[in-house]
Amino acid sequence: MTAMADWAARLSAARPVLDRASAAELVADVLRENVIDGSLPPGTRLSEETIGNLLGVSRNTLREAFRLLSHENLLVHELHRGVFVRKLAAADVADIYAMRRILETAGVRAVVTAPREAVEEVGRHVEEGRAAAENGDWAAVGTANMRFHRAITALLASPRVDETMARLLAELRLAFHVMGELRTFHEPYLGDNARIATLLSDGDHERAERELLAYFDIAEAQLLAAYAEHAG
Amino acid sequence: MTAMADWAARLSAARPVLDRASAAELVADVLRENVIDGSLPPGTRLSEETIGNLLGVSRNTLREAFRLLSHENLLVHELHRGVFVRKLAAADVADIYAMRRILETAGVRAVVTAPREAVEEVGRHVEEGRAAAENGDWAAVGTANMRFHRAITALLASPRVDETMARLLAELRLAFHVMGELRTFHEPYLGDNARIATLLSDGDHERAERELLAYFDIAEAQLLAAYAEHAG
DNA sequence: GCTTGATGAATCGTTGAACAATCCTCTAAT
DNA sequence: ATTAGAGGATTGTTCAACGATTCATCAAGC
Repeated sequence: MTAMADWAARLSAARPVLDRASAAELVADVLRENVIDGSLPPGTRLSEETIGNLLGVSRNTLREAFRLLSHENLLVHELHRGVFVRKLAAADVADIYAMRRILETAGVRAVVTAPREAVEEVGRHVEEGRAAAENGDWAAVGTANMRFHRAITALLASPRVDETMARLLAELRLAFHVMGELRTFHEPYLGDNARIATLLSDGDHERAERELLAYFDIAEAQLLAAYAEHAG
Repeated sequence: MTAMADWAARLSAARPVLDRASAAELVADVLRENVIDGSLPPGTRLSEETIGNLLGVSRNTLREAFRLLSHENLLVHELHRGVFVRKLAAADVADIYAMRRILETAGVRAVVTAPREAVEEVGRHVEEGRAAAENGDWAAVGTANMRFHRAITALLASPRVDETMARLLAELRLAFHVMGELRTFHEPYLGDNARIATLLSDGDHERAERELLAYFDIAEAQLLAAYAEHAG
């Protein structure tokens, strides 16, 4: 019986990979990639005909892909005007950080009930970031940092929180484009993350929360400063 | 200058009303209504042809509406099988309450920084619920209760939290259908809500938080019990 | 010179039809 | 009773078309 439940669970975990076949979702994957890495800068208009021809899909499927990404807040759909790559305002950045404060502090406090592997996962992404930094791959440091913070909210073991967090961070990537030097934005936080991870594995969630909140203040201020400079 | 900014802000706030015209969104509104009020019970399959003919829209626009509602978690889309009204599992109910605990306790704690009107808004929905109860309109008591809890998270003044909360509660309505008597589910909480509102307007967020958490435990247990009975 | 109004091109919104791919049901055979 | 297969129904996707809306251009009027 347990053996059966074993592979049954493994198979059902692999199911999403099989289902993953809709053309619209594949198109959305491609577009998401290009939006996140900056190939399609914020404000770019995505013409249905142009993109459709480029990717070889019909307008209908493309529109479904647009809807997908609109609900991930990566694109905005304006009636009769088309879809555009989302342009994050300073207020959006502040709002994203407000929500991160809520979710991530809740995550930190949940460390007392979280399974050991979940706590270790946090530390793993610290290592990942450090390794990327040694290679000078600052984009990879950025994604490691995202994974680090997602691992923190994963301590809550809530699928809905996980999904919300994933969307928040994907959105936030749109804001990173205003930061010229990725290194100056990501490097300082490597030490912070390591400290937070240590505090978490020690179960000292109070100090971890304080450190985390301090990080939010600094990172948010840094982003908003870049915004003020860039946008005027 | 201030006068200008005044109506400028008011106009830009009215903009979404003008945009609201897409056929797909209108169809989504109709379907959402019917899903939430139980006309389309969980598990119902929504045939593209049937619904399309019924509402007089083409399959393509209908599919766009389906996508919209799928991303609100009200419908589930199974590849090559169609869309169904979401069937909430017990785990979903628990997860929704987990997230509500996080967001609403954060909302309660934000009472110290929230504007006075926002706090008053909470009490207003208590009154709304009490009035509906006197009329014996228990469905209205339910919606007043939802508004009450949305007003609590609105204390955070975060658009993203507001939207997340709205979606969470819409989802939760899917679970209410398993409760036979609406009255036995909604009536006991009228007093709780009134007490919490009073504590909030007094600024006593610590006790308000405790009361709120107690409410969550009871309401969640009540729902899950109904689930265990109903689904077996 | 600036605003107002009209014209036309480009694009989106929506429809309808068509075909392939997939799922479901029903029947038949072992 | 279980399995295998055939047929029908439904979805996935594309294509073409037309009305509706936006945008840019340009002329007219103050």
